[in-house]
Amino acid sequence: MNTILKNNIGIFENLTDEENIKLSTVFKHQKYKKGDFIISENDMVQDVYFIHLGLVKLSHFDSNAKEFILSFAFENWWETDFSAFYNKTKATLMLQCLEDTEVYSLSYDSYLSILSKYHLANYFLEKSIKGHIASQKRILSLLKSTPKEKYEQFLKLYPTLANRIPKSVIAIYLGVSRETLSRLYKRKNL
Amino acid sequence: MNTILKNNIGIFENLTDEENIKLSTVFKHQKYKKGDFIISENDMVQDVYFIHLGLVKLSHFDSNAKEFILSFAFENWWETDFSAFYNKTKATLMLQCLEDTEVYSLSYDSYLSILSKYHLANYFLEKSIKGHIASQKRILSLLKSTPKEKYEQFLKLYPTLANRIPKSVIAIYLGVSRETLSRLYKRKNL
DNA sequence: CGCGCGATTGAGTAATTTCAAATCTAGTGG
DNA sequence: CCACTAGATTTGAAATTACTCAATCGCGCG
Repeated sequence: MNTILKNNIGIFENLTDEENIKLSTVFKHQKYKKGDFIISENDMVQDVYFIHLGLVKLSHFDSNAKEFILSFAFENWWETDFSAFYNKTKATLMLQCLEDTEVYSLSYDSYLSILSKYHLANYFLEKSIKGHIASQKRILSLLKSTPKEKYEQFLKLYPTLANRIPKSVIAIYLGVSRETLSRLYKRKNL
Repeated sequence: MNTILKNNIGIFENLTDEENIKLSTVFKHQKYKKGDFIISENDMVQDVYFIHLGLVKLSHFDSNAKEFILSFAFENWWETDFSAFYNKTKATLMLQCLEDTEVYSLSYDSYLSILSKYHLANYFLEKSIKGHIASQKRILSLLKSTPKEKYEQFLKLYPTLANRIPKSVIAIYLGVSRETLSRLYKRKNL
């Protein structure tokens, strides 16, 4: 596990053995099957998840059980219902596995504690800013682009995901009906 | 100026006089008139801006000069074209004043330097996470809501902005034509 | 009073959605 | 190896919704 952290979180590179042991007790390794929910609606969200292996979607369901996907997260991403996690409120988002998935989870208190102990604020700040920039790109795409353009931008941004995610699920992410997405293939060559 | 920083950035509370003086030289106070561009397209974005007074919009223009608004920023917000700022690329977003506006600007190097010297990573991390959560809410709103709901959510989120921003500009932010926004009033009572 | 900007209204159009049904595909068991 | 099934994708047709374009209205300000 520490290898993983060292590889992905540079700041963990130079740790004493003792520190290493402490860290391993803080991260909880968990395995989920395809389809499993890591976070369900109305859960108390205790943890933030580092996706080690697999693929998950973060989505919201409206009162008619219609789904909206906020993001996909896969290897080496951090994901959770951040609003619920930080504000200690009930989850309004669900985190569900699109593939068998392994995560390292970190409780809120542990997050705060390693944040200060290992000076990770800069690491998380960088992640957060990149996330912010990505969110802005997505907002712009939602505002600006036609369904066809949205799909092309998705392929460009996540070339490896196209094969791992059913088209109907991609359609939900794009905010387009699966029929419309399907018809794009015919009209022009995608 | 330091009063402003102390009030808005808690971490600046206990500074020596010497530190205070250093800080004042780092922040550059600038005034803009309504309509002025703080950032224009293709600018090199050297600075991040702390909005002290006023109101700005961050927007993108497509090849047909059609505008899309990513966010509004007003008192006590930090704003810039973050992608251009961090990656040292040319601006694809424009930052324009909707009112006479006063800002304190901070260069990239100064940002890095005060970040480490005053341990502001936690401060900016918190800001960034809040921004991330806000972006997710906006994405969900764009995906999920009808124009009417989008407008209602906007009013709820920014009750004070409704009077400060022309409806046609709000319409752009919502991703709806101004005619559609206008027709909402007739149909049902808002 | 008249100018100019923002807001509204109307009519026609374009695009996507919805609903229903047909087709395709991968995996399973006989 | 084939038939079957469940899930995913595609197709068609009708309905909805917001858009565009054009014209009008309303109001504050010089």
